[in-house]
Amino acid sequence: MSAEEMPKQFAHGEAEKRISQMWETLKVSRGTVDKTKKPFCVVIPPPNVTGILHMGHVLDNVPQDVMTRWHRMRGYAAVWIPGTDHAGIATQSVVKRALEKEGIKMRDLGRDEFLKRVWEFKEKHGSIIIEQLKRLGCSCDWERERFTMDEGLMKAVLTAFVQLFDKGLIYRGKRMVNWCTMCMTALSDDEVEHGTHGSHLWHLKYPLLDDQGSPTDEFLIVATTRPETMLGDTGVAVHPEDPRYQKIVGRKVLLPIQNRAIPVIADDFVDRKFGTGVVKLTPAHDPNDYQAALKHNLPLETVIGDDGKMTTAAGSAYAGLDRYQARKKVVADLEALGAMEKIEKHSHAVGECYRCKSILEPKVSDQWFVKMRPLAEKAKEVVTNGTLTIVPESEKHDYFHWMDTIQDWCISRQLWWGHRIPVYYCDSCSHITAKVEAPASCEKCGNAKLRQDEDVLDTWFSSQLWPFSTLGWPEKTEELDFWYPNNWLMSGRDILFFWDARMIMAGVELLGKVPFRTLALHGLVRDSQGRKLSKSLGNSPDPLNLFDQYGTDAVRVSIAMNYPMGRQDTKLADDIFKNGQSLVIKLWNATRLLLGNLGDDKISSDSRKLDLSALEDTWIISRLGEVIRVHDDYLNKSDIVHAVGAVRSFFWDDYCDWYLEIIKTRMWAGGESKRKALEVALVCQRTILKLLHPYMPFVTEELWQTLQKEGITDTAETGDSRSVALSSWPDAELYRKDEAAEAQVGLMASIVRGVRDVKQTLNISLKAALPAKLLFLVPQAKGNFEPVRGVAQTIGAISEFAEHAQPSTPSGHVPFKFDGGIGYLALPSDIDAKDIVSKLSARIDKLQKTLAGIERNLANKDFVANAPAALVEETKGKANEINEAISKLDDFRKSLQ
RNA sequence: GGGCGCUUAGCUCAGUUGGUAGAGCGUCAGCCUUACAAGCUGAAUGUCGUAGGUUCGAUCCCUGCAGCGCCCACCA
Repeated sequence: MSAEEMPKQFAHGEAEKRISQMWETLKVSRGTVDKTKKPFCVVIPPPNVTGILHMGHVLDNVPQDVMTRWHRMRGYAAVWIPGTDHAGIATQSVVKRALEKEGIKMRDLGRDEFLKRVWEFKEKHGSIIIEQLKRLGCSCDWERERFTMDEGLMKAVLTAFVQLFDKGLIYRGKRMVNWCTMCMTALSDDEVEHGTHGSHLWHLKYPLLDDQGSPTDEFLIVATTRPETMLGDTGVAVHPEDPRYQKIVGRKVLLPIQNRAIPVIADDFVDRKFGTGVVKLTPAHDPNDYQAALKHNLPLETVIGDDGKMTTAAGSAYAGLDRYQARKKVVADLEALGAMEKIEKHSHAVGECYRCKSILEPKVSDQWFVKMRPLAEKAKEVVTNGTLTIVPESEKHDYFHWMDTIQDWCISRQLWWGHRIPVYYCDSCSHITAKVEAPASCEKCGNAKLRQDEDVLDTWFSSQLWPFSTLGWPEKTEELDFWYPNNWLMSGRDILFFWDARMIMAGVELLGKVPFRTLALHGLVRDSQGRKLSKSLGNSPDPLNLFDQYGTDAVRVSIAMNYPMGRQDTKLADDIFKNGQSLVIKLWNATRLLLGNLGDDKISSDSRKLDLSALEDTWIISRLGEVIRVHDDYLNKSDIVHAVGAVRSFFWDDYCDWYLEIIKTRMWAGGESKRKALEVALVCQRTILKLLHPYMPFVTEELWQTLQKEGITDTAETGDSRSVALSSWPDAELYRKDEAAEAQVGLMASIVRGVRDVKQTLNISLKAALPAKLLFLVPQAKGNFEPVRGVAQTIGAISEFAEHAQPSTPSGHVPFKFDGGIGYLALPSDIDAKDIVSKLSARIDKLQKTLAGIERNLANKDFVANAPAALVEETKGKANEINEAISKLDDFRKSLQ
């Protein structure tokens, strides 16, 4: 092939589509149970079924695809299971809003009709995110796509509920829960976000009543952040040992506006130092007050309704008002009554809904709970004993803390979209049954009229089953047997508690085994100013636009190279994608160079039997083996940044900058030397494509196909060569490490850099071939030089090398330093070198600074006495070399003046 | 309020048995060298947040402090 035949650029737009289709035809990402292979299974964090691709998905899924492709190539029976989440609250409110735009109210439609509409919506939008994940190049097994509300998963969810119920781990209870007045449902504690709000502390005056129940001149002053709740006060509390108030415990105060007598009680939950030391008690609307009311038998007065509007119990003047309007009115009314002592500025944390961000209302209601303590103990144990590894390890701390302070999990939601709780009430005998299949009649009294619980389960209740429900649980499938536990799970640290921790609890409890061996957590991406990416800020780039602009490979590899692993978050600098883009281009062009020089040759190599008589071949093969080892070590630790970085720097620095440059003369010369060079180069090229394939699947596939068409093969390969995705992962053992070659090429590079530096400094063309002399200060350097003499001449454009054993600088030569000696480059006769004196001086100054540090160390008797002998020797050698370089440069400078 | 993490070049960040600091981007200079100017070849730039301690030697280990951030938390 000639260079002209290969396109100058990778046309990513067209190629990505074509390659995706090819993968589909070849069933590249199909995972099959194969007991002759080791299993590898990853499940996708299921995106919301109504979602569209955003950077968070890219961040989650790039490493998973890397891991899956890597294992697949390494010969594992790998599967990555995709799917979507019904996302109860989010989806229900999206559909609800869409209907409202049409003037339809959800409650008017009724449950069944509404659910029909949601399913329609799901059918219409559910495939969008899946198609987008395909564009990202995710090699999921699309034939195994699941949905948290499909038939099988529905059964898994109900089975899990019934099993936990039967074990006594699920119970129903009247509790104070977090209520979202917008979403109109209860939420779990984890679904509460705490936001600090600037507000006020209102000090209210409650007149003390005398024995006859008549107001006295005395007041109790209570401080509150929620004055509107005073309408529902049923008591006032002080600390039992507070000398200010001990006398009045047991008396009553008059609740203003409502004109109700309420008791003063004593309880040590009161903080004497906060406010006035008197707390108003609104048991229906505050968790503390609720507890106090239970203890002291105070009644509950519900003044705020489920919709956030005041109830009739709040009084006719307030009923129907929004809670914040009511707050203003209560404050105004209290001021009018003279019952407002003062108003202070005060900021405090307020619970907000993690979905709609509205301020939550505590509400007492009957809800279903999972008893978490026993589950948490087991979940801690599997991490403690190493059955499950958390990466980075620092996250373990948060995990244990969450497990230690865990409260029971409220799993019932007052929604329609979701898994309806499989609990049936018998109205005639009050018996409660939990069954996967709806029972025909009450198992206790035989009554056929059973009533199913109205609520649905928290979305996360179904998500927690994902690692095994997607494999067929509760059925005993061969998939479950083979691929459970999953190997690896990648998720954002923001869902550690929502999802990851609960999967661990569910897996351990229901299957007796951890859901995955390794849990890898990543930080979040932020914009260049450090702000969270969000639609409302408009700072969240649309990945699809990025794919169009840079190519999907460029985006993927840029993300991989900048991955926020083990960090809290990462700033998405505006230009990181150019980084990946240039890697794609470079990779393309390196292949183009080789193919352009191929001519009509059909190069077939065998990695087991390469002719490595040329030093540069030995060297690049040594480096190749090393980079495979290094890459795999990093990826085994889930360190994607260093893994891909190692390959990048091998490819760019070693392979392109040195190796390909060195073999150009051989390629141009033709003959046997050319063929051998191409054999080695193409082995490297194919291996690089493989190494980069998990990160840049499309361009590597395109180049792989191009090489295949040219008949370029490697008989050492064991995989399916129809696709790089199916090819065998390179075996580092085939590429022998050669320390000598690495030292020799290292010396060569050091000499060439020295020569180039001199030429640049003196404005001599880099191509100008000049003679040079070398003074070796270290014996090994002399030995290492001979094998690379020829290459150094070519690459450094040196007409000839001579050894220089004299201590003085030969006239008409410029000295330069290399590792292990001093070189002298002959100057062209026409050079006017006077203007480089200042540059030389700067260089000398710098060397002198370094030398000073080293010599200070050597002058220190303690250093010489205590430091390892080898280090001392090394330091002395270094000092000697630098000293020598300085004196030569200084001689030369003097000769110019 | 409790816990945890971060602070290294202009920017984003690497840097583990402690040995005198690196990458990418950006900047500057020179190159259209028959793969790539989205490239090549060089160069400049750091009291490694601050004050102490341990050590022959500290970006690294220990302590205090400051700034930033995250998680958890019912102080009305």
